[in-house]
Amino acid sequence: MIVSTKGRYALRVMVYLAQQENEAYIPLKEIAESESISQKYLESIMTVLSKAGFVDAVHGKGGGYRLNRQPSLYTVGSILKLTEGSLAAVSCTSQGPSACSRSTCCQTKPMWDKLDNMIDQFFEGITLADLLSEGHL
Amino acid sequence: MIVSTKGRYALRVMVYLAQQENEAYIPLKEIAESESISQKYLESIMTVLSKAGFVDAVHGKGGGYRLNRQPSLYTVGSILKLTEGSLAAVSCTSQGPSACSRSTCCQTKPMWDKLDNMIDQFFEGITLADLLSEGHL
DNA sequence: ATACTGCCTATAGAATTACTAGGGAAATAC
DNA sequence: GTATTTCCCTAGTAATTCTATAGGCAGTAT
Repeated sequence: MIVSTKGRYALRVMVYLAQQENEAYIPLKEIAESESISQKYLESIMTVLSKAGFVDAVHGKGGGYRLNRQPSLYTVGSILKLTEGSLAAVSCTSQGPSACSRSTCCQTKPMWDKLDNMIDQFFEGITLADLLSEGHL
Repeated sequence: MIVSTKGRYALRVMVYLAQQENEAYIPLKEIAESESISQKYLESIMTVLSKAGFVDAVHGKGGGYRLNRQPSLYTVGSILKLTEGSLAAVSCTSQGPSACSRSTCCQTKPMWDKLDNMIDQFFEGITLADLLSEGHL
């Protein structure tokens, strides 16, 4: 599993917000119920999206969340990287102190690198606007 | 992480076996030491490869494992699917009783399906022979 | 003041991962 | 036949990650 519920929920929420016609703020409770996601769990996800500046958040009555850009300006990759932390398909491609000691001689490493690139390009090539339109694939 | 150590180890072992020039059987101990893999852990992996008919196994002195086909006849996909069980990037694409109840209306589902297909084609398009040659990418 | 909303920290059950332990069974060498 | 070498099988387990849950604090509108 390369994308956990956290990233998948985040994506669904962003699509939900992108579908709102006016610029009203949508309370978390409404999103959670519409998307059948645990309210408390969703809180932690929305906080991440908010702190990263992906959505605007307003406290108090009449408050909630809304997008602050056009749907076409959010790539799926940016949302998933934010909520998942990383989209690496295998740990082999990580660098730094935790890097695999065999990376320089491993005959499978180039394949993992290529896979990572392919997945990254896939997600960066899709925006929320693409997900909204019916036949985007 | 879409591929765990189990699948990655299996792949490295198969590459190691593919590099053997004669048709001798290679004992598990040698493979484990050469590839720096825990002997006991590797046992469980080799048993899977053996039971699936990917390698021939012989008991006793002079025994061990060896491939029973040409490297070009093993796709990376077949090895990973065997040892990992599945290469699904997300749980959304699974069918049957555990299927997601929103799959028919979910706006992100087509994307996950496309991703699964892309990953499958990627792995099915690479064989052990490709991994052996230097500039295979 | 009250009701409503997001924000923050901490905790916890379930599942998965990555091994580890200990024997048993087959093949070979002597 | 006995010892040695090797693969095969069943359990268990520590660590990590996933998927939430609990409870209070802080900001906003009426």
